Amino acid sequence: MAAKNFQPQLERFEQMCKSAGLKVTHQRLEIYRDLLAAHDHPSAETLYKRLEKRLPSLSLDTVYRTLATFERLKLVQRLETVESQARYEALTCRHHHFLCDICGQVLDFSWQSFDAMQLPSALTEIGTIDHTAVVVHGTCAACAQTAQKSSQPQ
Amino acid sequence: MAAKNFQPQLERFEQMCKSAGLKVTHQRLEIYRDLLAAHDHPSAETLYKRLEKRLPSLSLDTVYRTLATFERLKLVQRLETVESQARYEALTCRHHHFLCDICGQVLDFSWQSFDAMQLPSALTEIGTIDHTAVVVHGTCAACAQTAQKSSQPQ
DNA sequence: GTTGATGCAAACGATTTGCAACTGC
DNA sequence: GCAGTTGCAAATCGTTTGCATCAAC
Repeated sequence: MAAKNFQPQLERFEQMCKSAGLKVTHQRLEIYRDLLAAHDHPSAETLYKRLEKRLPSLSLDTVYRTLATFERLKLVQRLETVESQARYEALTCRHHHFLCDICGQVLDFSWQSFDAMQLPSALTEIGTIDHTAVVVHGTCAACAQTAQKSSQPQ
Repeated sequence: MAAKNFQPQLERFEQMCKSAGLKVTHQRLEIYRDLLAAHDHPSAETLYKRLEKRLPSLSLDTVYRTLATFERLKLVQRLETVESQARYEALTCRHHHFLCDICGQVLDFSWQSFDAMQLPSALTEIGTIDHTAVVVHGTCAACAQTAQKSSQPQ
């Protein structure tokens, strides 16, 4: 895949940083750019490994700190998984997550009829709602195929 | 609340342990009993603190190991949150989770019309589905009230 | 120039592990 | 009695923090 041009998103990013009183540093820009291009919901460590080629002086803690800052600004979202490593994605359009219980991969899917649904009335008694996510667990097509092969030799 | 009698669940638990070739130890029984009675989705540490009164010799690692074992047997479920501490619940009837972003509390709610819904067709291409959960983020009633009070003095 | 951001190293908290002693079956 | 389980301590892993240096504004 060729390097996409994320000019409009990056300009919006700079605006948001400035209006939040944050400096637009090289590191922040590159981390955000990488997250925009990534489709695999990387962890801090994964992002760090990718970026250190481009930014040799980058440190892992900067990645952690930057992701925490972005989360506070609602520029990125930390995913709900049961893994010990946190995973992130740039906030784009509404979608939900499929988690493969075998390989740990996270895949996005959209579900308009869910998004249009009304939340149960019991929820309004519980509290005020900020956002709602669907998480589907299962086995991704690739892992299912591998499992089938190994259980049926020849 | 008086100590409920979880006899039927505990008998089923013993059956499941035995059929899985696991010994029904005092520790396992007590951890499972506590989780049946708990409605606050405790972490390993929380369970440990509660149990050490009844089981003074219990160690925290046994709690961790036991929860991992129970998860493998699908007796308990680890919740999807973005917290660093994992939280658990005994698997009972179908429900979903409301997470308070202020106090971290997890509350259960049921949503029959969601449970009856058909999953989007795009998902069948992604993989085979094991289970589906809805996670709602927001502010619980108690925290909302506190926030309102402190922002409107007197 | 000032203020906030970074890199480093050290600290931290949650969880896991190796191993010897123990206990259900 | 044996295999699986526990408790202890030490190790590990992801993440956070204190502090001096550095870079954006």
